[in-house]
Amino acid sequence: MVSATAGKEAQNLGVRKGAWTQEEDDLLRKCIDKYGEGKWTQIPLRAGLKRCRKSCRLRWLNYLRPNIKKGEFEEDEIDLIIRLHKLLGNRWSLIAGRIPGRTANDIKNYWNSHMTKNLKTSGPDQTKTKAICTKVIKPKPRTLSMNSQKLKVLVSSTAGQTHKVLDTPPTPIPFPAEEESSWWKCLLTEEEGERESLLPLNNEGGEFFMSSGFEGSVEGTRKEGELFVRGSEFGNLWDLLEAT
DNA sequence: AAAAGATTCAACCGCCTGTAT
DNA sequence: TATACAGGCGGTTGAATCTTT
Repeated sequence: MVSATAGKEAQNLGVRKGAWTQEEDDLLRKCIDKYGEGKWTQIPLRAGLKRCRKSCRLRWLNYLRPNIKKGEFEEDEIDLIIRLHKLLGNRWSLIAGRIPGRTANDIKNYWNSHMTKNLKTSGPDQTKTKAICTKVIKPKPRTLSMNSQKLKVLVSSTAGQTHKVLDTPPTPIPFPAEEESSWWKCLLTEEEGERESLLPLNNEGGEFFMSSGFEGSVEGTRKEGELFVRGSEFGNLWDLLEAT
């Protein structure tokens, strides 16, 4: 399977690279205001930009999109990043999805410049200990439609335990907003009683994560195309968080 | 004041996966 | 079923900026 890479795209005649100008930003913003996000291949043409689709997408997501928060990370944001990183590893987009206004790139940059430095300065012994204690759940989050064959394979491959094969559309299970917020409150406060609540997975893109080594069970959907896993059946996820 | 080193962060790259044909 | 295309992701790079000597 051959995919068109940004590099190959950039080889196209007249495709610009490097820093964006104010004029380009304006063109991109106007275009997305008019046509909406998505259809990134059409965006450069519609906007009159000599940029590849990926460059446009990245510029929008990381810089031009409204409600993007700039400046210093606040203490609670840093705390959340640390916790989520322990939980998810370098799944920056998943982490960013839970920190309003912050982009995956921002968080990744912050982590690479601040947190890795802290790990180094904390001394070899501590990092060694951490490496042993921290058991990062590193699933492969992917956006899967309910029709995806892969989804069936993934779920059935771990069957024999508590998993179900979703041959038929699962019954939607209501997922009240307050449950989600309490889950996040729980993540910050680590209140014992809250941990049996539902564990939401990326509430924006209908994305869920799961891997073959992931001991959760698919219970249903929040709405069509959105799956989640019950926190209580998440293995010892919370124990992992606490252990660090 | 200037050079060297360190840090930050926007942007690029290559890869993976889903979807359409 | 095979192929091409599109969307998305994490890792990496390099220029700009800041700090130290």
